[in-house]
Amino acid sequence: MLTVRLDSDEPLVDQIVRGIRAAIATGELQNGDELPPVRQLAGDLGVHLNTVARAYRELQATGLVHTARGRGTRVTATQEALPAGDEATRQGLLERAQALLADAKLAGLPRTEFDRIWKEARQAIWPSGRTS
Amino acid sequence: MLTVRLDSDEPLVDQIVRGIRAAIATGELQNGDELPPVRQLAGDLGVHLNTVARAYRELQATGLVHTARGRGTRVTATQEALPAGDEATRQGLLERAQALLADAKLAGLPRTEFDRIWKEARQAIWPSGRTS
DNA sequence: ACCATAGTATCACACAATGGTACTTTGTCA
DNA sequence: TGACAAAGTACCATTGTGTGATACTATGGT
Repeated sequence: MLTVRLDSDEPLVDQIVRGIRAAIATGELQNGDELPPVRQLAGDLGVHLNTVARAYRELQATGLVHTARGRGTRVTATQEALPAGDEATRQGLLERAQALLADAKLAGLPRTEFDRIWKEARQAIWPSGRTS
Repeated sequence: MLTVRLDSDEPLVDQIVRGIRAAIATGELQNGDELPPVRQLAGDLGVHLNTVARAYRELQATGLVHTARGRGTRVTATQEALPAGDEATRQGLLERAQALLADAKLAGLPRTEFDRIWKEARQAIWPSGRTS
């Protein structure tokens, strides 16, 4: 379902959260779908069950999933009841976009090369767009 | 020149590095330009001089600037001698792109709204593109 | 009732991020 | 040529974060 890189500088919890968020955004995980139990996912990923539990709690705090003791964790909201992106959100996204582009450029990646990557990512999340 | 947010979850050093990388990528900082002394920039940003010094060292480690005791720090390479983006780099960029898009979508931001942000960011880094 | 299943709570440890303070190198000017 | 200012460096202390170990509690089936 998803993978984590132990040697990454990104914390394991964040990697898991990011993966699940992406899965929800792409529709791979639908409203009502059940997430694997913390122990199972932890075993699959090779991390401690606490790490997965923390990721689940973080997702719950943002309202993306609902979790209950003894009954598991499942996706609650996908597109509904989303907070309309406020100014802080937009500012953060802009900065991340700039950082992403700056890193691509400074990594020596040609524009066209990066556009291909961008298009692929965008297609996964917002399948409609053509130009990206 | 640049700003940092003390309440951000992104480390101060990383914010500074990111800001300077972006400035180089946009051409705002050119080859040979001198960066402000660590004490001055630290004062301007409201952080400790060590924090700026670490950012400078990190930039030097990637070859973007050259720094020497008693003589200051200046930009050494902008587009030249860049490591041609390898597969790991591309994979990392793809994941970050997906995460960015996923967050935008889950934040409730409409496609068109995000596209505007994206276009703005891209224009700053790679001024040529129109469609982004 | 009992037991398996699923999430939770508490503690411990390691490491990263930041700041305090003192130091070394370089250049300039009297 | 000695002193001083300017600029980066080193080392240490403190605090917070990420991860794991272990034990606990809630739920539901049989």
